[in-house]
This record gives sequence, structure tokens and C-alpha cells, in this order.
Amino acid sequence: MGQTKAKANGMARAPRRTMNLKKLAEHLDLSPATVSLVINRSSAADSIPQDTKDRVLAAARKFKYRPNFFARSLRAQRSFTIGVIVPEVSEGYSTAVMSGIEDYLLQEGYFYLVASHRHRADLIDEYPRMFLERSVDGIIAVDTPWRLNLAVPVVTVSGHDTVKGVTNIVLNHLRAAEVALKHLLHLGHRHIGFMKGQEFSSDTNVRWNTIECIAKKLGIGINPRLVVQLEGDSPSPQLGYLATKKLLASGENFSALFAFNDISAMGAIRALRQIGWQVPEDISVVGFDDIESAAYQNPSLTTVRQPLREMGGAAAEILLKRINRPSSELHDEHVVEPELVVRETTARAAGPGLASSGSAMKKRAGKR
Amino acid sequence: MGQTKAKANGMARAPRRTMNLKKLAEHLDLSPATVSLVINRSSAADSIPQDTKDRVLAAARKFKYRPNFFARSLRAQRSFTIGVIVPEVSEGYSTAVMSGIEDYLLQEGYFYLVASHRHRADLIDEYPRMFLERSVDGIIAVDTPWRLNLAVPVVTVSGHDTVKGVTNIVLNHLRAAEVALKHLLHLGHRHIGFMKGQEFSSDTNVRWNTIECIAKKLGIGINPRLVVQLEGDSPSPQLGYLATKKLLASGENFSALFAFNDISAMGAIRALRQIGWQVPEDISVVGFDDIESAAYQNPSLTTVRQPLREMGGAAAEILLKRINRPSSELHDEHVVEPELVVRETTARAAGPGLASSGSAMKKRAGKR
DNA sequence: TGCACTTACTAAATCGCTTTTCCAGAGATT
DNA sequence: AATCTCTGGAAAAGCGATTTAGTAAGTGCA
Repeated sequence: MGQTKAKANGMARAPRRTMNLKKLAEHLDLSPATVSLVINRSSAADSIPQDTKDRVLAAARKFKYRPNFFARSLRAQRSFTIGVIVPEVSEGYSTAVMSGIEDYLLQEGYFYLVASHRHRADLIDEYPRMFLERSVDGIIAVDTPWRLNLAVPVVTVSGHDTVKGVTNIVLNHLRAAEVALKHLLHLGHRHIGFMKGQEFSSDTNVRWNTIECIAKKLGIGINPRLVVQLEGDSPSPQLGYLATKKLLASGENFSALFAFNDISAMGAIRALRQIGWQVPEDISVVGFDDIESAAYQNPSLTTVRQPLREMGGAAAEILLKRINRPSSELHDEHVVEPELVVRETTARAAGPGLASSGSAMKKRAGKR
Repeated sequence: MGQTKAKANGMARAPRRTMNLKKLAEHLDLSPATVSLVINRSSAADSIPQDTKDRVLAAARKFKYRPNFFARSLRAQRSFTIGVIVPEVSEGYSTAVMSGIEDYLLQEGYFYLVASHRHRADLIDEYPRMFLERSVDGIIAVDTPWRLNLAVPVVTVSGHDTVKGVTNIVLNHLRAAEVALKHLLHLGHRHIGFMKGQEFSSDTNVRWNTIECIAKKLGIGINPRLVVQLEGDSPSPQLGYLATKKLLASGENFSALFAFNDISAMGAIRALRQIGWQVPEDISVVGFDDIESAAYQNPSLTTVRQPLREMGGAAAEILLKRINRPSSELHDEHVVEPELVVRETTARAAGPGLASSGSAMKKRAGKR
């Protein structure tokens, strides 16, 4: 029964007709050792005459010989595989980063495993361990809090915890806050609503701190009643919608809204429209990230672009460097620059004195 | 030099302090065989007394023993790893499917590798082979043409090629066309523009054929001048935008547009607005897929929902079934049902003589 | 007492590859 | 002739598990 089960479980696969080193060596009338040395172009094969080498290579090609991946990995203690952990695969931020990761990795002969934790603390802990069991050569954690000190190199994208041996790819948040707020300021906005990210989001605190800092520097007062926080761990705009409702319920006056990210900006716009405010005529909205669908919105979203693909690419590059040259000194931060992408959700603020109430009328009627 | 290089290349890793079977057995004063049998709960361990088993299990837990993945895979000839090939990881359709795949796979103890081919024919060919070299136990191809006959089980999502041994997860396209067209018909639309997918998209032909078929059945005439095809392989709405421009240039009259997918619908809406047509007041638009961001559009998109996550889940489930029970009879199609999601981009066609608002006067004056 | 079963394990063969060590013969040198 | 140095390649030791085929000791029973 045990046997039967094992068999049914797939042990019966593999017609075992695949070419392997031993068979190839036999066919060539050489030892496996020699064939291996030649195929791997090892310097130990220097003394082997060229025509023997050619024979070996030709036979390998002819029989489409591919070294068995597991045997090789078992021996070499490395897998040419990276583990990538993200909050959610079906969401724009992570996938943009993954796309950059993939480009670099595949080109270097690596593959990657993906796991999404959906903000469950147990999974955030478990998946990296499972990656380790699979002997990944390194791990990239995207927008995921990271405390572990593992035996393999780790790079985070938008991680802000300083863990020994972990490199964080981070945005220049100061600059990000600066371009966004200056943009709004130049458009004449003085009363700005802010959305903070969820507690668990790794960028939340840094982002908010830099916003406060830059706002002060630019002389923009932050009205605490115009600051709301996203709540819940769904990746949907609903969160931004609800937060904006709260903002509106405060009764405070504001002509611009700086959302935590593009997704929440979409929800915000929906809430705004629902009470009759036009974007950008009545209120300007700035998003963050510039995920793919930001440009597809109607109106298209003005947003602070994070170079997500490049961040993924940089993460992969730095990770491989650390894997292949463990000795090289490591920097624990790699900073990338944001870029303000001005699209259609921001416009000049209405002139002073025109504020008031009445569902759609409560805002400035005229504008520039 | 060769040595030095190998070393720098990472061979120097692995503090070799990890627990392995031999060490564990030594510590327990048992043979590796016994320990292995106990840990794998093999039926061959039936004769081993419970307290020995307990000792083994306790020690394994204590030392956090994890069998080496490569050694195990090498021996068992299977990797508990699936290869997933998609056109593009940073795009809503594929990622929704992947999300469903991941859910099922991880829960069953499998991991998956991802590769995106970006419609390059050479990669569509190469990646599956690379997966095979890595000894994946099976492959899922998402929205990717599939001709190969490989040694491992393959399941496609939205593949329509009949290859022996390959199961296709497909939408009930007839039903999809029917719900969409009936919806438009009931809203009073008679003149409908259509967008066909790109040549390479695996759904293009089936979808179009069923639309023609259902249109005929419903008595909807298809004006060839109101049919355009998407061109280009970018995953952006720009394609839909350009196609719609063409449609508009035809000078034909139409009050509804059935886009190939949600992304192209977004581009279409932009093109429509640009010439002053309001959606849905002046023209109704129906998308396809119901990708995550469809609901976030303003106005939110009416669309034919494909249950993408479920399709991914079904693909994973069927694949694992075939991997684990190679003998079980296989169906070469698994059909899932679409669902019309009515949101804000469709509305009643303007009644006769009621044509329209603002700059949008250039459309149908009379109708029905 | 002798024989067959259990019980409780172990030895050893793989899986397929890499890599170090070793070796035999040919030619060169002393 | 004896020694040394290349050449060209083979042997063998792992890597870390799984699994089959035993085996030694103890039990039950006639």
C-alpha cells in the first residue's frame, strides 16, 4: 500500500530515457569526469587535446545533454534561484517591481520563486524559511517588513528596517515630498489633505515624516484634521475612498489631496466625485508610485513616480553581486530618485475668498 | 585562477553548519535510514516503537532539521515546482491568474517559477525548455500559444490549441458574447463597434467567431467598417486608443463599443472623450476580463468578467492532479463561465431625436 | 528444542554531477 | 640508464537524501 501510494504519487514518472553524464561518457568511451571537465570548460581540462574536447561537445549537442539541475545544485550548494516575497502578486506596485527583477535575473541565468503574504504576519515569517529550505541563493522582499537575519543575502525594495547584511532599495523620500508639495504650492494650494499609509506598509512612516519636514520647510501648515490614515489590508481603492469620506466629514476646507499611493488616490477621486467635486477643477489630487494604471485613469493621475522597474532591477543586480562576491563591501541603502509626473488631476487652486458650501458649490467657483 | 574564480563565485558560502540527516542520526545514535523512515512517516516504519519515533521527531524539531531540497528532489525525481509562463508579469490579466495559481500551489506545498515572454517567439520556445531543465513537475501557460508536446503535464489558461496531453482552461465564450450583446441590445444599441484582439492573443479568434455567431443569432448586424483590430504588443491602453481613433475616422455611426479587453477599453474611452463624447451618455463601452483596475476607472467599467483567479486555481488543481495521478483520464478542456458586470460605462442608447449634449452632437441623431 | 514470526533496526545502493587526487606512458634531460 | 616532466585521462570521494533488502534478537507455539 505504501508502495502503491508512492507510485501513484508520481514516482512512476520519468521514462528514465534522458541522457545523463554517465551514458554520455560511456558512449564517448571516456570517463564521466573527463566529460564533465570539458563541458564545464574547467581549467583542469587544459591538458585535454582539442579534438577530444570537440568530440565531447559535439556529442553533448547531439544528444541534447543537459546536466541534471538537482545533482548539480546539490553538489555546488547553489541553486541559481532567488526567492521574491511580495504582499500581493495581483497588484500594480509589486508586479512592476517584479518585472524589473525578472528582467535582470533571467538574463543572468537565474530564476525566481514568488510568494505573496497578503500581510499575514505568519506568512511573512514562514515564506522566507520555505525559500531557505529550497536553497534559494538570495531573497528579495518587496514592500514587506523585514527583521530576519538569514544565512543568505537579502535585498529589500522599500524596506526601512536596518538589519545587518540587508540592503534596502529606497526612494529619496525627501525629494518626493518636495516635488509633490512644491507642485501643489505653485498651483496655489494652501489647504492640503493628507493620507497616511497603513501601519504595516513599510513606507508609511518615512513618507509621512518627510512630508511633515518638507511642509514645514515650505511653510505649508498641516492641519491635523486634514490627515487621515488608510485602514485595512485590501489592495483596493476602497480604502482611499473611505479615508476620503472621513476627510470630507471633518468639514475642513481643502483644495488638494496628497494620497498615499495611486490606488488610494483612485478611491479618493471616487469619493470626491460622489459629492459632486470635480477633479481637478474643484480639487487637485496627487498620487504616489505611478503604477501602470495611473496613466489610464480618467482623468489621468498626477503622481510621484517611483521607478519601480528600475528598483526591481537594482535589487536583483545588488543581490547577485552579493551572492557572487560575498566579500565585496555592502552598502545598506541604495537610493533612487522620484519624478513628478504631472497629468490631469492637478490644476491651479481657485482664488481666495471664494470658498463656501453647498454640495457642489462649496468650493471655489472660478478658477484662475 | 580557476579555483580562485570558483571561490569568488560563491563556492565559499555555506558555513556547513546546517543540520543534516547524517548528523541527526549520529546524535540520536540511529542510522540515517531509520531517521528518514520515521520523518517521512513511511509505512516501512510501522515496526518502530512509538517512543523511538517520538525521540526522532523531537530531535528533528529541536534542531530544526529540514531535508535538503536538492538531495530529496534528486532522489525522488520531482521538484514540487511548477513553471508558469505569461506574456507579462506587470499586467492585470496574468497577475490575476497567477494569484489564483499561487493560492492553490502554495497550499499544496508547491512553489512556482515565473517567466514572461513579452510575445517574443524565441522566448515562448525557450522558457519552457529552461523550465524543463530545472525539472519542473509541470507547466502552466497563461494566454500564450502552445504547440509543444513536453514530457511533463501542461495546462494552459485561455489556450485554444489542441495539443495531445494539454488541458486548456477556457471561458465559455459563447455565453460571454451573449451576455454582452444582449446587454447592449436591451439598452437599445443597434450600431455597435467592435475591437478584435491582436493576432497573437490566444483568445482573439474564438472570441471574434463567437461574437459573430451570437450577433447573427440576436439579429445584430455587424458593420465591417465598425470592426477594428488591436495592433502592437504593448500591454498599454494606447492600442485601444489608436484602434478607436480608427473607428471614429470611419465616419460610421455607432452608439456602443465592445472592446477586446479592459485595457483597450480604457484607451477607447480616452479617445472617445478626446473628441467630446461622454461615456456612457453618448456612447456605451463594454470591456472584457474585469481586471482589478476595471472597477477603479472613472466611470467604472462595465465588463464581461472572466473569473481569472478561479481559472488560475483550476489550472493549478488540474495540473497537480495530472502530476500526481498520471493515469487519471484527462479532459482537454475545462470551461468556466463568464459574468456580466454592469458598472458605469453602459447606459441606454439615446432615444430618437434626443441626440445630445455639448460638443457631442456629431453622433446619431435618430435611433431605434 | 526447533522453527517461524515479529520487532527494531541497519547496510548499501542509488540519484547525477563535480572536483581533487592519482597514475600510466611518452618524451626530454642528465 | 635513470630521473623528470608533461599529457591525457581515470578513480573515487563526496553532496544529502530515499528505499530495498537484510539481519540479529526476541516470542510464540508445537
